[in-house]
Amino acid sequence: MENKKKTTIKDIAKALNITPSAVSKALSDHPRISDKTKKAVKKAVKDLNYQPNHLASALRKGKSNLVGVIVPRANSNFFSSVVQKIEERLSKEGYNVIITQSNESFSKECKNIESLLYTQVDGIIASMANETTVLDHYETIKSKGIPLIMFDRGEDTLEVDYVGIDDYNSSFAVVEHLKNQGCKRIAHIGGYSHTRIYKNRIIGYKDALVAFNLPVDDELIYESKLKIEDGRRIMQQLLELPKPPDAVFAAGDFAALGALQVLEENNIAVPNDIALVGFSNETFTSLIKPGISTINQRSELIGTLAAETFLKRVNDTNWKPKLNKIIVDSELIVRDSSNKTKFLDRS
Amino acid sequence: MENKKKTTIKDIAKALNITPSAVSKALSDHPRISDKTKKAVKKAVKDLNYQPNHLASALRKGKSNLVGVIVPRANSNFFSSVVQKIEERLSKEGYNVIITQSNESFSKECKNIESLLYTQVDGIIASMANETTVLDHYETIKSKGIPLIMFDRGEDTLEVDYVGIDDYNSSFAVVEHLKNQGCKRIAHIGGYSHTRIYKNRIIGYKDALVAFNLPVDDELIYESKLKIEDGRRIMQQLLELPKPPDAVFAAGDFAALGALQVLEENNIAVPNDIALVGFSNETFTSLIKPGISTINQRSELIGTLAAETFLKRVNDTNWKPKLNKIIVDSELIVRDSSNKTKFLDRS
DNA sequence: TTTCACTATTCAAACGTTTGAACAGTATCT
DNA sequence: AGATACTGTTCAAACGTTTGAATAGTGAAA
Repeated sequence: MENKKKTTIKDIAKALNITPSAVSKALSDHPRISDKTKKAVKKAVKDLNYQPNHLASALRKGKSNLVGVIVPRANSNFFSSVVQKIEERLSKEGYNVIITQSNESFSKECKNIESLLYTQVDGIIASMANETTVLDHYETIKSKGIPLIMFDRGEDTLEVDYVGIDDYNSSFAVVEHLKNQGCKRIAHIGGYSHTRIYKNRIIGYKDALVAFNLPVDDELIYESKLKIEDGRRIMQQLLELPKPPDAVFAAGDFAALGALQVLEENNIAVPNDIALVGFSNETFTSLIKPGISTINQRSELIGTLAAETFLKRVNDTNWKPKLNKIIVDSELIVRDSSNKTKFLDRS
Repeated sequence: MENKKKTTIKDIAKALNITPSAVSKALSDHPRISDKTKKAVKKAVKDLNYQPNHLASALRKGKSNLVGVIVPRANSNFFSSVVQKIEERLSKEGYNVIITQSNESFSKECKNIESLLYTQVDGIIASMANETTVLDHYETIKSKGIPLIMFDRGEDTLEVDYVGIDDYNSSFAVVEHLKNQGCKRIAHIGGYSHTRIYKNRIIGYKDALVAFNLPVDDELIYESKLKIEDGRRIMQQLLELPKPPDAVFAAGDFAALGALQVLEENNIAVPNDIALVGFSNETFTSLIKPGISTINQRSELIGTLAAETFLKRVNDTNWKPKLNKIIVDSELIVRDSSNKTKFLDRS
């Protein structure tokens, strides 16, 4: 019933009494093929329900037109929006995008890379899992001469293209904002400093404190996985200090949310007693009350730029991977969790 | 420098002075190949940095071991968790998963299917875009004899495997819960009724009203895209009624959130004046105050079952697509937005 | 009429792997 | 010694497409 055997270019050739190569050339609009033949082929394609076989053409051409994307998780405003833009841009150029998730796991990330290479992708656009410290699997990609573009979470030592915001400056801007709100003791819930971006956020935070003559106090600085529970736990510890902070800057929105929950449970006024800022502009930060101030990482722009960087690399035949950082400006979004002035006005 | 030409099975053969077929058989652990040869091949694979070419093997074997997944959007608790489980299950069986997003757009969905077919996937697991009413592109999949599994959003007329919850019963349960909370005038913010699941939610709602002797009032029933703005707009309209409802059941959490915002802005007590229930258990429903009661759609289970259904189909050589609905039980999660008893107890 | 240029097509090999059949060599049984 | 069975390997074709070179056919220029 359903045509068990799939129609191939040969079937079309047979039907039209021409050779497979003529069909192939007609399909790719070769100038030497007559319009008559092209029309006939187009018709036969419809009639016979022909579906080109990507496997065969990719094998022959040595180019799969597939691009692999690795994200730590798709379930995030930032990553899903980056991915969407990558796909939007690349599909315009005839590429298909394979999205894989590492779920923040190192071994999953390795497996993803392995299967993407096996699938013969023409390039890989990736953001590292939190767990990842060893970079051998990324080196493998490079060693095969396949373009590798990192975004958001990448390491300089990889020496490849990178697209992201300036974490140092973003962090600095947050502290500056909190200082302007009159905060004097600013705590930091950071990510693990083995990751470049979190390290930079910590340094930006510290440098800003120094720049604004605020105390750098190690008991106000924590490293964590930045999950809700981490935010809760650390906030509790901060509240137990003899001198608690008057502001908390978390390097991730979920940690900020955990902190907010603890603050509310302890009836501490936000932002007036303790102001709060997160990082990443997750959807929920604008949905809850009070809204959480945060950093917009410009996911759309990052996605588009990552895609365009890949296109540049793949089209440059004699290109060698080297460190090339594209830094886009981030944006501080001030919401109620750190907007003291608004609340002062009202009272 | 970087081995420009990729190592193939032939290179290994040459290095070991055996034939390519011996190498191929050694790699696939063929019983007729001696252990000595197998060991030598394994060593050469490492030494020469050999990477199997999926394109070639898939072409020859007529099986790509690729499965396409189409979701309306990855940026959602439900879909990303379904996808994660599908991947988890299928990767155990040696399949790679290609995730694509339709962004709720009909034309994007068509393009996704086209490129998945072109990539020669062995099967497609999909959830329909909101916009989709015509099903020709899905019929194309069937006509090629490729297993198609729908989940959550599917239509019976497609006559394929389907995995999802019972929307009718879920909806019924919500109304029953609201009745038990003492609500008498229950409004419904529904999705578009051309979609099976939303239609069923509407019918379940109406039938429950009848079953519990509550009025079915058309001015309390709306259809929409279920976005935040829709929830806001409709809630405003409901409040302007001469007799506003004492409960609102939205067929989506984002619409419920919009409604909640309007209620708070109008200082209407939730749940006591108006109780509120959503649908889907989006992350934020548990993060905001008050938490929004909602339906847990059992995303993990649905993902696993969809994957397993695919495996069953792909391994059954003479299988013909037919309607086969796998319905899993949903779970009503009662949070503060509809838990009157809790608030009565306290007062 | 030969030569040249052009057009439309065919030829044949290639991409890298898999696989059943064929084959040679050795061991086992009668 | 001959038949039989088993082991380990090679042979050759195939999967569906692409592509440069070759070829045939037409018309025009010399």
